[in-house]
Order: sequence, then structure tokens, then C-alpha cells
Amino acid sequence: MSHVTSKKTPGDTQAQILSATLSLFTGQGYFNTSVHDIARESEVSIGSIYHHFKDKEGVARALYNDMINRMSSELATIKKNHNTAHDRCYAVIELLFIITEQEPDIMEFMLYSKHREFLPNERPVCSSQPFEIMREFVQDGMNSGEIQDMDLMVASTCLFGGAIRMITSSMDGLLKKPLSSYIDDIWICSWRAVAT
Amino acid sequence: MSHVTSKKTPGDTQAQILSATLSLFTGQGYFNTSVHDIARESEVSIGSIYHHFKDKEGVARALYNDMINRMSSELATIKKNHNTAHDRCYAVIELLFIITEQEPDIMEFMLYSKHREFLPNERPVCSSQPFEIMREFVQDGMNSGEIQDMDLMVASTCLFGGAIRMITSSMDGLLKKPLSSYIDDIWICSWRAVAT
DNA sequence: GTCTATACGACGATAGAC
DNA sequence: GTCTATCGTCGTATAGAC
Repeated sequence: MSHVTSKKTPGDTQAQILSATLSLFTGQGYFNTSVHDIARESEVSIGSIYHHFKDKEGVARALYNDMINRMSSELATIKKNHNTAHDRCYAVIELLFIITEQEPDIMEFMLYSKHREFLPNERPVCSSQPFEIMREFVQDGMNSGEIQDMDLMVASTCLFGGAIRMITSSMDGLLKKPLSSYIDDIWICSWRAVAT
Repeated sequence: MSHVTSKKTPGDTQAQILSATLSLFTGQGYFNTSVHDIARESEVSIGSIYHHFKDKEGVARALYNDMINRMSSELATIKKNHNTAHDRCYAVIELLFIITEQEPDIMEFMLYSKHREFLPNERPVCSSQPFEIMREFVQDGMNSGEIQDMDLMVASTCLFGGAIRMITSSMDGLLKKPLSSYIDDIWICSWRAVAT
């Protein structure tokens, strides 16, 4: 929709490039992916890529920002729809598991890439906005008495650490059953770790 | 000691190379480190590096194997010196924290590198021997009744996930106090998550 | 075993036509 | 905006002297 003026690919050449790039970066890594690879996979010429992005790092940065914004908006929705730390944090884990299963590339790029190696000016993922929102949920839970009073980082890592490790285990192929089938067991343990 | 025959660097050119390489790989990543960098940093010529190792990947592989073996032997010691799952798992976290503080490069290379990107034939760290031993400790704890009966991966990730996330947070510079000062708080939460 | 010099290929990025 | 062709650089790995 929106403003479709030309006949083919309304202007989403960018989206094509980004989609192919995400798949390549997660499949073989940033440094094992050449701009030629991106051109071939996205069925676009090298010239087009350099027209839409400053350089290879620019493509990665666009991908990174998309991901951060997407997560931030999803977390804002969770914040709006749930009121207790218990419900919000469960919803966060549920969201992470769903993304892992339905769009594994996104989760892999988010949790499993060494961004510092190819985006030297970005802050580490864990100090990005989404992770800050997650810690905010935990802080609210401590203020309201749902979660034991303790260091915020300790509470956050203990509450989300199990689920996050489970996600990386899933991406490493270590799980026998689908990731989502573990969610209730994980949650019982994680919540028990910090609840009052 | 051992067999010191020549006057300078008894034969540990290899160790020199590996040490410099570890520092470079953790500092700027595998792909941002050239063999020239390694030569300069280890004060050895390129020719020497290729004499001692097949190629750049071979240096990384040697580093990786050293690390796995070192960890396996440390974990074997823990197994010998402690008898309960409680004591063994606490000792594991204590060990990980100590290594993180005293030899951060080793921990960073172990937990924070995307080995699959430069060692495509190695299994992911989490399915390596050290992590298997850690899971074995947890399984023993379930058999003896110290730990609740549940899926082994769930119990393992919940028990160690918080501590491991705390380590990566520490490496990302997110902690205000030294990592080891958090150990007791972490342990209380982590153990409560899975204990009977 | 250690060194220097070099070959060779790949990749990022640009130029310039359409 | 998209394309092809090309340039320059850098990095891995080897050759061969000492």
C-alpha cells in the first residue's frame, strides 16, 4: 500500500537487501559474508546496495536498529497490557520464545552476534533500550513487593538468565523438544528464584 | 624446567604466540586480527607462526582446545573435592567468577566468542565437555534428591544461567561492583530456583 | 626454527553508463 | 535508482635464505 508509484518492488529494495543480509549474517556471520553475497542473495546489484547504504557496516547498523526498535515497541505493548511484574516478565519470556521459534534469524542476530566486532560504536545489546525496559519491570516488582529486595542486576539476570540460556541452547540445537514447550517449567524456576 | 636446551625462550614460542593471540582475539575479535598483528604482538615472525600452526584457524583451534582442557580439569578437581550437587555447583560458579576476574581474556574467549564463525567444525561451547560435566553435577543432584526432578536442560540453565549472564554483564561493563561481590546473592537465587 | 620478501586472491568500495 | 566493470588494498599463505 502506501505510495506505490513504480510498477515493481514499490521501493522496498531496502527491505529486500535487509532481509537477505539478516539471513546471511546469522547463517555464516558478518565477516564471512561479502557484499557480493548480499547482492546475489537479495537479487540486487552491488551498486544498489551502496546507493541505499553507506557501506557494509551501514547495512548491519540498519539491521541492528530495526531490531532494537521492534523489541522496544513489543515491550511497550507488554507494559501497557500487563500490570504486575509477574505478568510482564512472563510475557517477556513468552515473547522471546515466540520470536525464537517464528523468526529465529532475528533472535540469533539479537542475542548471538558479537555486535562489538562489526559495530564498534554501538553499545552492547544488554545496555540497549529493550534490556533496560526489562530491568525496569524488575525494579517495579521490587518496589511493589512482588520481588525480593536485592541488587537490580542480580534480580534481572536470575529472572531472565535461565530463559535466555535456554534460547541460546535452542539455537545451538541442544534441545530435544520445541523451545516453547519448556516455558512453564522455566518460568516456575525463574520466578521462584526472585519472588517474595 | 623440563628440557631447556637453547638459551632463549626454551621452546615456548608457541606459548608466546598463543598468549598474544588470545589477547588480540578477545580485544578486537578473530576477523579484525590479522596474522601480521599476531606476529607483531607476539614478537615473532610470520614464518614462525606458520611453522608452529597450520594456519590462522589452527591458532584459534589450539586456543580453544587449551581452554576446554583447562576447564575440564578444573571441573574434575571440583568433582573430587566436593560431594553434594549444592557444593559442586557453587564451586563451579565461584571458579567461573574467579577466572573472569583474574584472567578475563580466557573467560571472554570461552563465553563470548562466536566460535562457529571461525571454527566451523567445532561443536558449540555449550555441548563441550565442561558444560556436560556441569550438567552431570545437576543430574546427580536430581538423583540424590537435592534438586527437584525436572528436565535436565531446564534445571541446568536455571541454575547456571543467572551466574553466566552476570559474567557477560560484567564483561560488558554493566556492573558497578566487582563481580565476585555478587556471588552469594546470585547463588541464593539460583539455588532456590531448583532446590527441593 | 626463525626470518624476509613476495605471490595471489578476495573483498570493499567507486565510476560512470543507462 | 539500478546496473556492470574495475580499482586499490589488505590479508593469508608460501618460498626460500640463513
